[in-house]
Amino acid sequence: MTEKSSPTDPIHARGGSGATIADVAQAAGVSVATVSRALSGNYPVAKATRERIFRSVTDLGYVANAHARALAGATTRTVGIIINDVADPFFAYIARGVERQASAEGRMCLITATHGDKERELALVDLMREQRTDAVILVGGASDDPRYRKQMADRARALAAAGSSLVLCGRPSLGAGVPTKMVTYDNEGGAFAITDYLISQGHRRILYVGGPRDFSTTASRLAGFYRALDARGIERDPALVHEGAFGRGFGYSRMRELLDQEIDFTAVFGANDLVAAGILEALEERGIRVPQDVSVVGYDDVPVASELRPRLTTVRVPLEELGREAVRLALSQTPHDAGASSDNTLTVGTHIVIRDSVSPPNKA
Amino acid sequence: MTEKSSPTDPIHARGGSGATIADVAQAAGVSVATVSRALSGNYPVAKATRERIFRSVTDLGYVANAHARALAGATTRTVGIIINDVADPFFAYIARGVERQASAEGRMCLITATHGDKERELALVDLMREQRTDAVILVGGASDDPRYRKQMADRARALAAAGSSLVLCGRPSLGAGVPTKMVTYDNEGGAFAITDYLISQGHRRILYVGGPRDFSTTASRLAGFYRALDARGIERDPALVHEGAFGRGFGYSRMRELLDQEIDFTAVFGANDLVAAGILEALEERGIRVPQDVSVVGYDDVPVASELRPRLTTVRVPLEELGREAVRLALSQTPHDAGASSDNTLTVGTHIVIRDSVSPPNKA
DNA sequence: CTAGAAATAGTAAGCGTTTACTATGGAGAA
DNA sequence: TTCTCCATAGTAAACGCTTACTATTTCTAG
Repeated sequence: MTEKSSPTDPIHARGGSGATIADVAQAAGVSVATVSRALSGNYPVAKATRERIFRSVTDLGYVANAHARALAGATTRTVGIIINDVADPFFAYIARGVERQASAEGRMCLITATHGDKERELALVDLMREQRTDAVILVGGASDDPRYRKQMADRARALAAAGSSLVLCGRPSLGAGVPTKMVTYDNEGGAFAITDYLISQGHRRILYVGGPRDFSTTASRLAGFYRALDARGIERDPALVHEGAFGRGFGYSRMRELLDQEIDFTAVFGANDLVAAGILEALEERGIRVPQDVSVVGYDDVPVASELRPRLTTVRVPLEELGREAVRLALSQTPHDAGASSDNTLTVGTHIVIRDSVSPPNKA
Repeated sequence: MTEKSSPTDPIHARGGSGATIADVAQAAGVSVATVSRALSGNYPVAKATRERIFRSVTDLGYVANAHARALAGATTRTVGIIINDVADPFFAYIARGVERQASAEGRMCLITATHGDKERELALVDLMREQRTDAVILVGGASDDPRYRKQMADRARALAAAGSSLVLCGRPSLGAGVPTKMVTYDNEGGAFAITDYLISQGHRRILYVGGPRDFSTTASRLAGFYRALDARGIERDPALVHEGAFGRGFGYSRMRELLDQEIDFTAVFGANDLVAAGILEALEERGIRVPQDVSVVGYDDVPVASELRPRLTTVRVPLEELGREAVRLALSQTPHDAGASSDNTLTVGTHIVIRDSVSPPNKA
């Protein structure tokens, strides 16, 4: 098999599977060590030599083998992020923050999705561990199954032992003594604030709809909701809280069911904006006006919230910022949180944004 | 099971940076080769031995080093995808398809974003090449700058030479002879169909707004738009087409400007749904009713289209399917498209979905 | 001039796997 | 009993880079 394609042919000069550093070295008439140095630029190489090397590099279309490089000890320059679903705006915005900050710090970003499967989440952490990522960022609410927590804690330790770190983004701690970093947002506070706003408008019977049961995010939002109720001396009515899921479809179907049951309420708190969108649709379908007949609020302030009509009053969570902070923290040199409350946990604030979906209840 | 770190403590038994296969071999009293075989399961290993090995693996919390594995010749089992922006639903849905199909085929998925920067796009392809991904999927419209095309073609060849492949998703060919695979959707046809629909409703003066100039996607959509006009014998009026960008913000601001100019039109074709959303807002702001006063259509049918009020009539593009097909094609054994028109290019159909944003023009 | 310090290159030892070869111990065949 | 052939297990050579050492020039100062 003759090496036909002209020797100066840009990229496919070498037949095989891409040029290696040895090919470059040979072409430039130097040793591989020199090529390696010229490329990483952390060691003096004569100008003429360097130029010869770079010419060979472009001639051959050489790119370093990242695996060989990683193996040889250099860092992988990659951070991993594990989210529920790439197409869910809540996660997508966090992912965007992570991706941007990572690339600002010269890292690649390995994004994977669990589709809500806990086992898969554990497996993905291992996968990231195999990839030796500089950090793995775990996003979104977590289950509170103890077996699961224990397994995740094991992985956090393994990661820490390998010099990487596990950063929990918007999810609860794995317990004291587990080496993790955390960046969260004030879920409970936001839920409190928006519930309180509803109450201040005169609402007393507020429906809470959505969010998986036994899920940390749901728990915090509900906690804030209850705290606001308690603070104003309004009785908690179990008949008014309806957990389930975070999707738009859930909001729509559950709201329809609730409407059929003729429950007495004047406002609905959607566990997130998507659920609220579904709720709005169910209401619209029945000819119930928002906010005149019923007020509705959501959570997260994803872009769709301001696309809805009426525009949705909701709680703003600085998603992209959250992602950015996660990688900053991950890549910072601060040691892991091994003790009780170190400064390894960072909380970004939330605030309510008032739009058009709330008004005082109809004094029917 | 006591909670103290005994020597047999799961994961952090070894202090350093994670157990290696040699540690496992030692713990199990066998050679590394045997461990490797037991793990990959492609070579007979006595049952007792295998069990001993697996026990050591869990005891030590061992996970293989993916880099060493990749280096030693096994494939990387990773596909790379390059998109504009993780948070843009158009790309997010394609990414979801890619991610799902990849994981269905036992691959990881490396997602990166260009933020619309051509140079960065080129650099990202090289990055993927460094990672030796099994395939790289390049999504979204492309610039038609010849220098850029040449550079991308070089990379396509390099990838092909290395046994990987470049798959172009929703973007035009790099030219005959360049080894790529393609999966596209019928941009021109969808634009034709929806324009024709507008015309059939009686519209004659249709504004086209959005989409970067000199961009393949814009070109195809405009081509379909013009073809529909021509087919019905309606004169093309340059004053009616306004290229620019794909964002919601562009739709909003450009629509405002156009409204100030008091141009004569009865319908607006937004280059995509986001632009249409901006257009809708500008219209609403001026008290112009849709569809009574002006009809509006978009393109892509991202979820927000049905969240808008009125619900947006648009062109449905099977985004997730597109992503899935891209990885199927990428991983299939079919050779690259080296000739003219092979079956290496796959086109998924588009169709218009009629909702509430179009009606016959007001006979004012 | 000459010793010693730069500056510049080369040598070779890993990094953690996979896998082609080789070795060993029985089981069944002759 | 002796020889083959399996089933298993071990050895060691890549894979493509980085980097600690070592070697050779070339300056610079004394």
